[in-house]
Amino acid sequence: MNARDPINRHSNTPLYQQLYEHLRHKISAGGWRPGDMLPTENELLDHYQVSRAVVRQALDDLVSEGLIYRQRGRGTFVAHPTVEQGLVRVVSFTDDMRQRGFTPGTQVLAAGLLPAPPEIAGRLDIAPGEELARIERLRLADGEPMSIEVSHLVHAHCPGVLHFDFAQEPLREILQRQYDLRIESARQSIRAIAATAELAARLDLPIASPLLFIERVSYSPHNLPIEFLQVYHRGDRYVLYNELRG
Amino acid sequence: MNARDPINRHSNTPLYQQLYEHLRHKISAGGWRPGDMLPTENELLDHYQVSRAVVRQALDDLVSEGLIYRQRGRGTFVAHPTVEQGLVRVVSFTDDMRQRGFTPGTQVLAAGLLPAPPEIAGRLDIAPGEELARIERLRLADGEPMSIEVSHLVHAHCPGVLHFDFAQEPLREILQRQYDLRIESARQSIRAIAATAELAARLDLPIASPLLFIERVSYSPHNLPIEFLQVYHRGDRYVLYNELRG
DNA sequence: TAGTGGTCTAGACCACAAA
DNA sequence: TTGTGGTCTAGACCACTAA
Repeated sequence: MNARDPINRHSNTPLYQQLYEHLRHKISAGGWRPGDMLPTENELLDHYQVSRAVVRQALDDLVSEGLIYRQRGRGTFVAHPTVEQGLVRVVSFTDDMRQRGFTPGTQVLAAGLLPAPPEIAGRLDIAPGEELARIERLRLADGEPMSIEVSHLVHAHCPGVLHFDFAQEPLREILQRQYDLRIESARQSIRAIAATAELAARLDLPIASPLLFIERVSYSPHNLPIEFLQVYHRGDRYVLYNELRG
Repeated sequence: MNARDPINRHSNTPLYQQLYEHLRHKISAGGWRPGDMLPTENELLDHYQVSRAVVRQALDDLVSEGLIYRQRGRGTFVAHPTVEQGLVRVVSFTDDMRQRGFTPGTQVLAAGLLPAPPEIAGRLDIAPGEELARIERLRLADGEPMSIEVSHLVHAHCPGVLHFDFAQEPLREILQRQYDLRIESARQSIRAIAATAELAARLDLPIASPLLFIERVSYSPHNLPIEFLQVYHRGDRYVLYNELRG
């Protein structure tokens, strides 16, 4: 074991998680390129001196994340970036649109503080009336309206957040850098609704046009609710993709 | 091994998948209720005479699907149905509705053979004009229309499939038992559309009501396209849930 | 035929919860 | 202290791919 060895057997972190982090970093840092073959499982267990179960557990996590794929008899390969990550990972609108081949844009429609209404307080596990920061943004793709996002943040966790410019910098980066708030997980619901007059006008659609409506609660690593997000996507422009197991 | 033993060691299906199917069915059929503790891992491996790795692989799949959760030192429990995922596994309408607390029902609206139109042929990787079995079903929840499913099967893979009764038996079970066709993976798209006059009438909705529209191609273990499915869910009754990582 | 990932076995020790 | 799930080892045989 030396400084270059990424596997520390005296750490509290399980070996497979250490290996997962190590491989993930090597992939995202460009050490391996999409389509490249990873070392075989035997090479990995030799190199890191762990059992095959550890190697496979680490690779399983990378597979379920869509970063790599396996082919029996051939090997394990770095995946080509796809469009389907919107249903597995929390992805910023900017990255999402770039992957879809659009130029993203943002207009802040409204931003302010308000006391939490009971429905939202319940989702965020706070008392009704606690202070929320509400940010309403219009999202553009190639200059055309694509979605409206209404974000509700627990203000106590990010006081003064409204002073930042949400048109310029992703909200998630502001939360991470300024408030050390990281989104570890999120739960969301997806349904089809009809556009109200107000939504239709802002999205440049006829009244009652179908919208893909997503409500999402995001949680910190300690399972503390951070944000309640409502997104209204134009039904004629926005499509979700994903892959299922049988 | 006897007729009641759900684990068949001579089957091509891996043991952990057989165990997964068995446990999943027991949960969705109500054999265990939300909050109930499942047998411990040791009890399961004793009872089914498999190794612990097999038991854990089956349980892992149920966990990632949100059907069960584990607590170290306490046990493994059936999840409460607030945590639903139609976005990870291909799930039968019947199981899906039961998990949501509805009584499922099915009416076959139409069934017949037709030459594949070019759009569908492309999705199924066959030549335009090849024979397709088309099955159109109305899905009911507590007796009320919930969804319309239009299924297109490559008839060469399941000749005579139209002779079976799709109102009584899940299509997937017919394919598995009669044709040894297993769905291993699937890719789908999700969008919001407005109901046409015909869809609206069948779903008992006003014209142009918002629908959640899902198109799915299902693949065999050899990555052979088996089925092209179109599902129209009532926007006011059907909601997808899932969990994301940060 | 050689090498890959897929599945499976039979153990072991650990951290944690409950009695 | 007992029993749970979490992690890990060191093997084994299989199905599949490619040479």
